[in-house]
Amino acid sequence: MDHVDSILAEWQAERPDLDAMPMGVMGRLKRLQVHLARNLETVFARYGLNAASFDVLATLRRSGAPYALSPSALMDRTMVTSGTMTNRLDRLEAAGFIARRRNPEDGRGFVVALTDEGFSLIDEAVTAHVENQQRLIAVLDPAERAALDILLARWLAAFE
Amino acid sequence: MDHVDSILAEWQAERPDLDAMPMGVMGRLKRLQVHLARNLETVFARYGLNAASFDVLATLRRSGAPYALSPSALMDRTMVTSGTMTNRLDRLEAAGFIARRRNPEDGRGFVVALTDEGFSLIDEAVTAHVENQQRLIAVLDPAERAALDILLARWLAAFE
DNA sequence: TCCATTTATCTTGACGTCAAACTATATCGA
DNA sequence: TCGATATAGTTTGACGTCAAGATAAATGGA
Repeated sequence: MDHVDSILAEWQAERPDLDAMPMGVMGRLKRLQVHLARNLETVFARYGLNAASFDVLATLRRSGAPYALSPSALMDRTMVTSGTMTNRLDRLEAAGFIARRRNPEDGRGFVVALTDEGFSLIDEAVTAHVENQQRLIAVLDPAERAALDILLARWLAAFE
Repeated sequence: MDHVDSILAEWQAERPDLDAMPMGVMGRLKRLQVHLARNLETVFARYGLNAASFDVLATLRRSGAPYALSPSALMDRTMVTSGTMTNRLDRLEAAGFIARRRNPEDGRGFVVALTDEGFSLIDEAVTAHVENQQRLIAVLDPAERAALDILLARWLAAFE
């Protein structure tokens, strides 16, 4: 009887006409995501980052040399709007982790690149981040992790 | 090869020392949650609500008659801080969906109750919400839903 | 060539959230 | 009884996010 079970029991008592199954799955998904996000943030904070800034730096890092993408490409890869990306880039640029240059091939656009400092930072941070993720997922055994990954992938495929 | 697989392939190329498994599971969980949240918001919006206000009204509704809880009790049940709850209650009160009364048994506290209008609204909204959830989870068959629910519950138990 | 349309990005305004500080009231122990 | 401490909520300030609108440059067709 966890917290979500309590919620379902309350609905069952008050609104027995509702099918509680989807509420259970989505409620657990949501709460789990909140817990995970809060735990991940503690590692980001050790590097002066948060989930938003880590997301951008990691996207640039894994894109490979020369560690540079347009704001549009970053938006596509991170599920945020243009205004959100502008704000993220403003802060990362002020912190010295990225540089914006005009795109010589398209006067409307920019190229966002990791600075040397940004590269070093994200390379360290991602190592600590993955260790943290391993710690957080350790409560599931390998078979459970694999089964969960497959189910999430199947559901996610409906959206992407 | 979905979006998360592409991310893992990039990391494998750039940082083969990192174990990508936790990144895959958590990446899928995060992206799925974003997609689900955005889809759920569209139904909330039909009732003049968002996830935050729906959350509060639904918590009061399922608590049963007299559909009233203290701000502290609402905070415990919704995973938000006191400042966030104050803000949510301010807006819901201004909209006429809840009423704040002083708690006669504790001069520090309040009792937050659904108004008649708030009750009618959330009772309608939750019906539409569950239908929407059923639509969103329909891509998984019953066995998959059950398996996913068990895995999420196991993982969630590590935090709660 | 030129204008209409599209695309890339930034700006603006409204919210939601949190952490930390603050106010008021309750409780506990000497 | 009283002062120290705990608890209930609110306020404040800083961010992050989005939708919608604005700006500037590219593109496509007459």
